[in-house]
Amino acid sequence: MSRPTKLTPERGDARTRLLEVARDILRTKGFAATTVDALCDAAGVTKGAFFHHFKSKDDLGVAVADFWTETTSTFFEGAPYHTPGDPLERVLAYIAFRRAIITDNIPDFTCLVGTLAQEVHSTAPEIRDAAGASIFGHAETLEADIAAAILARGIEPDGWTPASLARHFQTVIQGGFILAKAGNDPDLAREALDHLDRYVRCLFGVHAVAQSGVSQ
Amino acid sequence: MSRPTKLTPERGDARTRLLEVARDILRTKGFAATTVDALCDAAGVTKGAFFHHFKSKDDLGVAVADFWTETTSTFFEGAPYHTPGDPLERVLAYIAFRRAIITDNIPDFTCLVGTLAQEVHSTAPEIRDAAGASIFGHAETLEADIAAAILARGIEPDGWTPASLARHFQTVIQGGFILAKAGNDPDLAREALDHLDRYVRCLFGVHAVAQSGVSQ
DNA sequence: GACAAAATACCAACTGGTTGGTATTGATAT
DNA sequence: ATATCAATACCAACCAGTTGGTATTTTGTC
Repeated sequence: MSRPTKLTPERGDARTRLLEVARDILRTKGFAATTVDALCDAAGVTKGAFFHHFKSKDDLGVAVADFWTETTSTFFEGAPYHTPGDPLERVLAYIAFRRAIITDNIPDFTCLVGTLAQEVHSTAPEIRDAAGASIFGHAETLEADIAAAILARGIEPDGWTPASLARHFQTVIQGGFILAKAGNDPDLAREALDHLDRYVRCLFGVHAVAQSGVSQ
Repeated sequence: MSRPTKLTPERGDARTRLLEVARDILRTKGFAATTVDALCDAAGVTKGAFFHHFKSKDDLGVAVADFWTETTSTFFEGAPYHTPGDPLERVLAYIAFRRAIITDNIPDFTCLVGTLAQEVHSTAPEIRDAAGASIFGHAETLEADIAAAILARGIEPDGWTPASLARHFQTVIQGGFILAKAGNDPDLAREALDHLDRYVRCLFGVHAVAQSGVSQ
């Protein structure tokens, strides 16, 4: 109930709690369908606290997109797909990792900023831009490994670049989330990543090892 | 103003006008952010007329998804990508056609049912299912050409099927729309289709002809 | 084919609850 | 002390949906 005092520091401050519940609720219900009151109730704070930390609901939208950028950056930096010595293996390990973190509950693995960008692209440009920066910033973290893989494998990309392929990874991931939601079936997101894996192997001229696909 | 009398039949009846404006406004602003009053104003009808034709706002959501299914089915049936005699050429022509209908204004070419499914997937299952039926129904229209292309080219798909590849087309299209919205740049949707074209040629072992890509 | 009855299509005004946002007051840390 | 942070109480605008009614079209009957 109370404030971020030294008596209850484990709860975190009101701002952080609001960002955490916003991340979870917005991912499920979307931005417009989520009320400020609902966020305050879930975070255990009052509206006074909300509008102390955020000057408007849109301002929270920008803040939660930035919050997503920070937390996912940390998450992916610590993920195991960076360990292989061979750059193409790292690229393929990224795809496998994205596939592995898909769970049964759709809101648990889908992307907040993809949802936000889709919903507010023409009504709240500031939120859209914060969401876009998150997506494209994450895509950029893949470019170095792709570029290194091109060199290591000695291939000559015809009509594509590390940057465009990195963006295409996000395209397939986001599109997979849409189909998973539309079909209410997480396997559709896994299937998308299986095709992406096949595409990358195709581009680099390597064959797939035994894989547990869900394609039918 | 008036009603669907024989005096002013050209306006269409109130229900059709509401579905048309809903299609356009929902694609831009999303479902929750669009009010019934806004739809009525745009259609030139009153709220009484709205709730005469639709028992609730959600009911309109289902109806507009079905309306989208009908109009896009007609549109794609009449599209020129069916004309090539070779099935793989028809498949590639579909991708080229999807690329060609991308315009400068994002809401003009993005997908209503993809947007709807993403936004209401866990709050309005009936709308989500109507949107899902639209997406997966459209995907199914591609399966026959893909299957025929497999036979005609004598390839042996390893880990994929006509159905899964048809779904992947929709994945890439929907993902391209998300990136186009997030980056506020239609070229990102074109770039996604360029990668899809390359993937299909890779699967069928054919080389790309000179292409006007936007990848950088 | 005339005419009443029923069904359909539509409208203007209204309602009760909800919305994002504010004003004021009180608590805590330094 | 005083700046920061948060609780309470509140508001005007807006929301989906309802009411009670009128105009038009269709249907049934003779």
